[in-house]
Amino acid sequence: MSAGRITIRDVATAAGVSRQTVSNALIHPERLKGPTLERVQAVIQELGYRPSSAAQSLRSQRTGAVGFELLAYGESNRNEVAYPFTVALGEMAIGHGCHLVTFSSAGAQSLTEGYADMVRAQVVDAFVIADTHPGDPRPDWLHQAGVPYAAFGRVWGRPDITSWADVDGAAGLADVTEHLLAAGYERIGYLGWPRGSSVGDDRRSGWEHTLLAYGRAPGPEAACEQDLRAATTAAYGLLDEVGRGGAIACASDLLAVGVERAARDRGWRPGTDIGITGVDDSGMAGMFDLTTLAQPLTAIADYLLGLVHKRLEGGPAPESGALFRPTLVPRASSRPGH
Amino acid sequence: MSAGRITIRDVATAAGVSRQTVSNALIHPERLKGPTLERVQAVIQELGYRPSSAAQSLRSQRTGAVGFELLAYGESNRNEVAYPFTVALGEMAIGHGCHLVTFSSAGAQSLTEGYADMVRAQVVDAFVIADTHPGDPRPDWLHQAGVPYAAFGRVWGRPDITSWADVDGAAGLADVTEHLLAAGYERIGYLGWPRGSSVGDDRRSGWEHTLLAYGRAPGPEAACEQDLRAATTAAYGLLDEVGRGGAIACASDLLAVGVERAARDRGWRPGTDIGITGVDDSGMAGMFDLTTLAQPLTAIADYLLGLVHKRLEGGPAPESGALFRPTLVPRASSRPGH
DNA sequence: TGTGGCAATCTGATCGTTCAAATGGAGCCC
DNA sequence: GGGCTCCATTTGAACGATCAGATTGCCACA
Repeated sequence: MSAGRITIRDVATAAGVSRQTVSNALIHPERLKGPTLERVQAVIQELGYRPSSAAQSLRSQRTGAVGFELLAYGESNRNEVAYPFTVALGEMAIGHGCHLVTFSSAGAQSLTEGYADMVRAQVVDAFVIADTHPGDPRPDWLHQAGVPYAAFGRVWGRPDITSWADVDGAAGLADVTEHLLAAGYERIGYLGWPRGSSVGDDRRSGWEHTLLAYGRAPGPEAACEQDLRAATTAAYGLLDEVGRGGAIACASDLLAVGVERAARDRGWRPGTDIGITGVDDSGMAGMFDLTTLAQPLTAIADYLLGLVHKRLEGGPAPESGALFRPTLVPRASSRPGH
Repeated sequence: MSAGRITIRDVATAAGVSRQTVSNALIHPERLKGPTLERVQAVIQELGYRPSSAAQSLRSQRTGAVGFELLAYGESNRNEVAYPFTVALGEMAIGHGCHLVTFSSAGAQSLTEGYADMVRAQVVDAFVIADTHPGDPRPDWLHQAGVPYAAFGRVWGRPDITSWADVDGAAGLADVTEHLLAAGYERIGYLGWPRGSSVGDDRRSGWEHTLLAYGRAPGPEAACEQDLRAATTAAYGLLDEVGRGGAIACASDLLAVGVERAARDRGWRPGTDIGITGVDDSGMAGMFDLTTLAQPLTAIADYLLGLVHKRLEGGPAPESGALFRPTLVPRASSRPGH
């Protein structure tokens, strides 16, 4: 009837009941008698009524929104995971009845200023944070401020903080290594990052332990920065060591592209003459037809939103962080037949 | 004083003034007498008061949020632009005093259902949409529903809709072509997509017109899908035609990587023996050291948010869509000296 | 001393929803 | 039939902010 948006009053008037009855029809349908419920629901449907989330937020002191900081990396390998993860969060948010508010801290004075602002202005109830790293001030701050949050990536140096989920890189590289063994590649080398990076060391251990478990001496390995030129250079040496018929498992898709380049320079066909695998299932892996590991981003997003949801309900923190196993994406670069 | 959050009442009590005076201190400071203003501001500062955006939204019937749909591409070349654009929107949103609510329509019944939902639930005031394409139902729906919005990408087939900004691909490729001419490359070929794609045709025209303007016959050209293998194959033929000392401008970074591969197979060094350029400044371009065009994403995000802001204030639609010129990012692949 | 005018500040009402408590009516038993 | 319980539904109040209009205090001027 009224010119503006349809409110609960409009529905109540149209259905000949009170505001509260309409509210109950949506939240506590069991409180209404059959005929009344049906009538109210019909009017809601007909008018296309949706409760105003602004009014609900004011009343309940909950916004139903989760904040997520988008980091401006520039580095492609990070974008490749960050974007699909953001999409996954958006998709899973629907199932958790919340929205995703993305923001950027670029230009802020401190790394936590953006977070503090959104909490004080009551824009979000909780946060999901990504790319935690040793010395990251955000977990500490959020913890101290009593703001519920969950992290994609282990929270380093704080074993008491368990609201995180991460990819089980070791398990992933174990799968990759077994896959390469099963495919019949002779020697299986590894191209990783310099020691000391926790993510890198984790992945490397999956390769090493699997070879040992199969009674193989851990084959040749090399390390270089996340850079195409460096990877290509490092790959030349590794190719010599594993030889034709061998394989090289890499810590990332980018490194795998470097190996692919070096192999082609040498006239070796990926898959046939040399097995190559990467990690992340980034766009590059698809383009270059590289076997890789797909991160379980949807499952992680779902888990993290579930965590913050539970914390908002006053539930306890989980006993420990959660690891999710990536899934192998076999492509031509590890198919000896072809 | 109170246990929960700090409200305007707490500030008012602490400063010995009324709620309204506190409100005015923030919105209409000129209405307060000097000493009062200072006192109130000091208390606001001290208590860390921020108005509850939930309450403001309810009162003003404005949420101060802009919705942005994250499309789940899978295709890497799209992610490469989509993520930085999302980040740019988040960064610019601060300056426009609004938040960014990102969502996904995956799993929705219709493409506009997610939009309708957020409008009816009063979660956002307006939208920014990306990846408009001929036949896109979203502009029509938003237009009809009277929801303010602005599009990144031309709104095809609706010259009456002018709330859009796009990258001037023709101007960009004109810059690229001039750059290659100035660098002294002999023949300048073009590797693009099959005719009929509006974005592709636009880029191609920049190359063609520039060559004509410089009195050159438009050199050899080829077309292929956005696929590395196809690009590499197409590149072999083009390399023959432009010859050593020539250059190939590509419609995308991916195609440029294909050309780079073909050139290396042939033993030609990118930059020195053959000029190669791409478009988008994706992560790949950086990795492969390819000259490319950086999209003015920050400027576009700022412009689009400005547009929806104006529309919300009741301002008129712009006279026409806006084109933003990309900027050339010169790298080793177009540097004949090195 | 009284009054008009102006500037600075305060009070009442409202946005749309939901919780808690009140109301009304039907049914039952003594 | 009075009083009781029980259930479905309604009313009043509150969440926190802001607009419109009322009020106060101060000064000038008659």
